[in-house]
Amino acid sequence: MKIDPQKPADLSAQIAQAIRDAIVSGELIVDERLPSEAELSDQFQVSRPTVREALKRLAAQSLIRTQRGATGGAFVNRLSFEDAHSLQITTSTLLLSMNAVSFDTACEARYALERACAPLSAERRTADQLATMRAEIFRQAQPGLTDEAFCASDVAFHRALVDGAGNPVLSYQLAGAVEAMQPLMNMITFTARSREEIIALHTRLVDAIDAKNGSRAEHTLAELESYTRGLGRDVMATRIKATQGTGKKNGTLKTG
Amino acid sequence: MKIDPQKPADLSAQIAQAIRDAIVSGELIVDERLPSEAELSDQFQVSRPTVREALKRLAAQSLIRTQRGATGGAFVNRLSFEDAHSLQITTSTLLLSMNAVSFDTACEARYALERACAPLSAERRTADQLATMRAEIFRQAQPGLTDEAFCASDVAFHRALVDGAGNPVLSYQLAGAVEAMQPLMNMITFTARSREEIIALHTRLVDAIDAKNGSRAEHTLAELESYTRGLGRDVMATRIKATQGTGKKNGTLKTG
DNA sequence: CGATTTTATTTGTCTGACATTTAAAAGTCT
DNA sequence: AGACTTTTAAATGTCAGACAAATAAAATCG
Repeated sequence: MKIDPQKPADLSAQIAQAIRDAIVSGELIVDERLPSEAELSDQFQVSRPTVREALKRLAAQSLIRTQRGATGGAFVNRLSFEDAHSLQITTSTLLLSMNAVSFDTACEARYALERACAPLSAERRTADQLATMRAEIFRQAQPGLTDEAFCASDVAFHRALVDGAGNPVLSYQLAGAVEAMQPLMNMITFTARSREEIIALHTRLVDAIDAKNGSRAEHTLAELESYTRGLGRDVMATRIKATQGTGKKNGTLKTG
Repeated sequence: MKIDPQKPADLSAQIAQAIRDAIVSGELIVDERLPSEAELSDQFQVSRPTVREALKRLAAQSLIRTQRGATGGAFVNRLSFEDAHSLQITTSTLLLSMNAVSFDTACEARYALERACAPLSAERRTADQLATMRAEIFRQAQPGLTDEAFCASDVAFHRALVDGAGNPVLSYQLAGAVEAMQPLMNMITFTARSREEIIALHTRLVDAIDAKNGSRAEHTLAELESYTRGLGRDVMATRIKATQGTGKKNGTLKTG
């Protein structure tokens, strides 16, 4: 674990990278304790604040955890699916909100991924997951639900669908993509009519999953995608009409 | 932007979260300059090193960038697909290496995701992407290629396939999943026979994509998945036999 | 007016110190 | 001897003040 002393700037970044590499390469294993900050300062020939900045960088990625006290220190953290999941959500959410990604593009990606796990979900879903899906459909049918609450329930529904595949790697990837879409979905106004339609499609979807009919589930998802993208287009058209001549921006909902 | 002064520990984490929230909520927009470290120290009533630790946490997630000099400071960074992609790769790689994820599970997830974008890729792939795929197949056929080089080419091949979908969100998600699998793939010894088989499947795959035949591409991917998972099982069986009674570990390649 | 120098601002780094937490070691009492 | 209490040492968390380096704007000079 060495750093280049010739490049004076960004020492903390270099140190963080050196430690990161040591973790990735297996030189440092899970739950192993790193040298104390004082020892690291000596090793890298930098001051303790610099070492601390490096450690905070790693902590931000859940690569290490710190513990105070006599036997404390920084330990290599076992990256859990939960940690990875929440990291991915913040990343994906920001990516979508800061890069003129059209609703259409994000939607296409989301449903493409989701269709991928529909057959697996149809095959393996548990009774519990089916119950969750039906419960969310019931919630979506409640009158007086805000658009945000409707979308949140939508996310929970799809989350259960994804988890049904029984593949944690898939769940981690997909749940991130689905949840990151929520802010974009929240910008859509769901009329009573469109909610009815979505609920009907959700019902057909869970019925297909229940019946272990993967291809029907996939097909229903395709319909749901098409309908959702249509809604997005309508909302966009309305916004463009409403803002014509006013010079107002469309928020983060981009055309294209 | 406030922090809770009652919780004395982890001030830097609290400050980082406060700034992160301000960015996510849109209170701070892209390329906007944050207050200087001195000003932030005043605002949050903490010392400058504490503020700096918070900023480094955000820098680790590519949420801000810093610039020295008179007009320097910390700026809200536009998270690029590239940044997000590299963040996801480190996360996914560590997740797979540190959590007894079986080769089989990871493989299933990868091919499920990849199948999702095969139809889109068949429809939209550019001539350039087709050329890249064929070039990688050619490389894979070279004799004397190490397993690592073979796998790297495999990744490049699938990367081109994914990019063919012409959906940057999908590319970002998929490329992360595919690249994160590489360390696991590297543990497989590819015999001349298995390379031949994989190359044949790759060729059929690119032919299908070339012919804009999405369902055939999807089907070929399913065959590739089945073959790859079979290889993984064989390698595992061999390892178990080889290590029986010796007490040796199987590396990160887990059964089940 | 153009080129150069100065200056002010800001991040990057260092030193040294103190506070807080925590577990182990030492001590004390029964 | 054993259980409880106190002390101590080690580690992170935080602070204050300082200097170095980079950088662009302002001031100066030819």
